[in-house]
Amino acid sequence: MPAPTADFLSTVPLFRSLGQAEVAAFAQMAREKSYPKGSVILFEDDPGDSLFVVRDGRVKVVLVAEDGREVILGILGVGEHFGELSLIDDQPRSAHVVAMEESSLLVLRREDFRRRVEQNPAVAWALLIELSRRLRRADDKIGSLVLLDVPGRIARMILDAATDGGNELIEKPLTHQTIANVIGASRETVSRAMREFVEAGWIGMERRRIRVVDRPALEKRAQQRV
Amino acid sequence: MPAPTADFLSTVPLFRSLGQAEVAAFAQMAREKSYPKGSVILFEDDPGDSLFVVRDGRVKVVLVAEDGREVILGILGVGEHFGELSLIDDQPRSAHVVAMEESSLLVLRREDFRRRVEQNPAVAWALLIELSRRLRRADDKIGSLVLLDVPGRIARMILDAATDGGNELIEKPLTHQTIANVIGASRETVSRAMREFVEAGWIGMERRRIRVVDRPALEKRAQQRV
DNA sequence: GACCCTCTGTGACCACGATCACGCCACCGC
DNA sequence: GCGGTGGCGTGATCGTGGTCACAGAGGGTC
Repeated sequence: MPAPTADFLSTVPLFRSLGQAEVAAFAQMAREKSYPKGSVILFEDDPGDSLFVVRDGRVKVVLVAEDGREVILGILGVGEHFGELSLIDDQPRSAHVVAMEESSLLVLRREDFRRRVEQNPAVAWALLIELSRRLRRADDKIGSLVLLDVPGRIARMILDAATDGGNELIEKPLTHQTIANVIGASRETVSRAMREFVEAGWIGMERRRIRVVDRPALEKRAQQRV
Repeated sequence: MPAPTADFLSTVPLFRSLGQAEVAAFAQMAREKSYPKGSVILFEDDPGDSLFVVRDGRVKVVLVAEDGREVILGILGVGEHFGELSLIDDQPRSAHVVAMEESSLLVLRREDFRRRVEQNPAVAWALLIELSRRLRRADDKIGSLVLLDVPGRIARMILDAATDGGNELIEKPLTHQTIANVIGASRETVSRAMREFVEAGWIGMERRRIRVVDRPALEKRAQQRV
C-alpha cells in the first residue's frame, strides 16, 4: 500500500505518466507545508529553488503595482503546481503567490527535481506540455484584454472556469473583487456586468457560485474575436 | 566544412547546446521556404505539424478580431522560432503568423523533430528554457496591459526592444501602427505619446528607428509596478 | 517632374470604465 | 441581542484613450 503522498501525486498530470516507483521517489523527496489564508508563499524577484504542488486549498499568482492594484495571473487549486519556471531557467520568481484559503502544499527542491527530470524524459515531456498549455492561456488572456470589453472578458472567464471542471456549475466561490483582478477591471464594473448576465438569464448565482445557464449566449458575448 | 544551414542553426539558442553532428542532422531535415511580405505563414486553428526558424526577415504572431483589429503577440527576427507548441501538445495553432518582410524560413516536420528531441534531452531542456522565457514575457505583458497606461506600456516596450539587442538603438524600424498593435492601443495615441517622449528628450528618432536617450526616465515611466 | 502609397501629426468628439461615495446585506463572534 | 467585517449594489462624476476626419511628409516609381 503506497504512501498517501504518492497516491496523491499520481493523480497530478505532471506525474501521471510515471511508473509507481518513480512517483514514490518524488513523494519521498517532497515535504509538506501549510499556509494560512492570506499568507505569501513566495515573493516576486526572490531567487527560487523549489516547486510547489497544491495538495489542499487554493492559491493565487499575482502581480502587484506600487499603488496596491493587483492582477491575478492564475488561481491554482488541488493538483496544480507552480514555481517550476525558476527551477528551469534559474531566474528569480516572476510573481507573488498568495494563499487564498488555508492551504497545504508539497514542496520539491530544485536539485532533487532536476536530477529526476534528467533521468526521466517523461517528466520533461509532461512539463513541456504543461508549459505549452499555460502559454496558450496567457496569449489568450492577452488577446482578451486587448480585443474584448469588460463584459466580454467576464463571459470568457466564466466559460473558461466552467470547462475546467467540465461542468456548468463553477464549484469554487469567487468574489467580484477576485474576478475583477483576474480580468483587469474594477469591482463595480464586474458587479454591474454580472447583474446584466443574471437578468438576461445567461447565468445563475447560487451562494457565490456561478451556474452557466445559457452557454451559447455567453459564447457569443465572448467572441468579438474570430 | 559544414553546410551553411548547419552553420546557421548552431547560432540559434535552441540548438546551440548541441554537438556538430546533431546540428547537422537537424540541418539535413530542414527545408527552406520563402514568403513574400504580408503573406500568412500559418493560420490560427489550423492543425500544425511543423516548427519554423526564421532564417531571414521578420514575422509577426497575431490574434485577429472579427472586426479586423489585431494584437501582435510577438515579432520574431532572425534566429527565432515559432510553431513548437503544436509540435508539443498536438493542439491547433494558437495564432496567425504573418511575414512582415520578405522572409525565409527553415521548416522542420513534427516526426523528425520529435524523434530527435526524444533521443537528445539537451534539446528538450533548451525548449523548456525557451518556453519559460516566453511565459515570463507573456505574464509581464498581461501585467503591463492591466497596470500601465499607454505611455507606460510604450516606455516598457522600448526598453524591452532595446535590451533585446543590448544596445540603445533599436535597429529594426517599427511603424506607430505596429507599436499600437503590440501594446494594445490606437495608432493616434501612440503617435501623441511618442512625440511627448521625444520632446522630453527621453528618446530620439532616426529614420523610423528609436534611440534610447534617457533610459532612467523611461524606466521610471514604465514602473508603475514595483 | 508628377503621382502614389504608406506613414505620421493633430484637432474634435465621445464612451467605456475607473473612481468616489454611499447604503445595504449576510455572516460572524461576543 | 449587538457590533464588526467583508462582500455587494448603485448613483454621479470625470478622464483616458478610442474613433473620425483631415492635412502633411517622405519615399518609391514612372
